[in-house]
Amino acid sequence: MLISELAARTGVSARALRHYEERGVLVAGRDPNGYRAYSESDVVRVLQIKTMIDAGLPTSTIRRYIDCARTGDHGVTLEMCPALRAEVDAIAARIEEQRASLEEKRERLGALTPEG
Amino acid sequence: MLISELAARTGVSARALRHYEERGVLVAGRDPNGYRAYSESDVVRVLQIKTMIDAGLPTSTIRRYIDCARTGDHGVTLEMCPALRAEVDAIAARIEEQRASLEEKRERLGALTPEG
DNA sequence: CTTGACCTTCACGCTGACGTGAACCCCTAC
DNA sequence: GTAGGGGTTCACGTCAGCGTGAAGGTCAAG
Repeated sequence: MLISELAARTGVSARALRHYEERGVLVAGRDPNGYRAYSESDVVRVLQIKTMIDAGLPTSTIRRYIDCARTGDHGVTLEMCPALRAEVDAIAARIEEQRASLEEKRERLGALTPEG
Repeated sequence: MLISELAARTGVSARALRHYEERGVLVAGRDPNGYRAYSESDVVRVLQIKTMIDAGLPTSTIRRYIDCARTGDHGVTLEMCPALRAEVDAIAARIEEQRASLEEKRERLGALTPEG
């Protein structure tokens, strides 16, 4: 299928799909005319990628561990190996940092505004 | 005083001080040789700016409302006018959005990692 | 033949506060 | 004179995932 169909079926924009390819997380075949050619399995793959993106995983990490992704009845999950576990933990830690930073901003903003 | 001294006394880098000037939030005098010349009051002003930056206020907002800043026993506060109130509320809303987004990422990341 | 809806590859824009050289001037001290 | 430690102004790099034209090729339909 063409890129616009894959986009429609996954809810991911065509631009995003090309971006995934740029980052090496989604390899596409090519038709003789140069158009990107996708298969049914790519639909699943894109949904896996999207799930990982939404979970805060950077494309650099997704590229290396996309094969750990499994799509089951409970949605997308990752088969953890030590290396992936370490990356995920680091990402979780960063998210926690950002959350703390935002929390501080909220407090500072509140302290800055009398009777806010 | 010169820029490095102001930097040392405020904990704000010289680069950041020049950045503040670029953004129009900190006006500096000039010595005959072209060096930026700061006064004692600039120390207070920089600390006010830093407090506002740390609270999430963008330099564009700080530039317009820096004169609302007051430094007292309870730290830096802002004298609120309707316009500033609106901006601060908008910033608070954005912080809340980001917080919600992070919260969702945390959940999705947890759902992605079995027995995480 | 000509729309017109697809597709392609660049490549800048965005959100923000700086970091980091590059290339060069000022002034003091040895 | 010559280091050497300031200072100055550009101006691109950073972090991320796309949005948004721009310029142009492909192909089925009228």
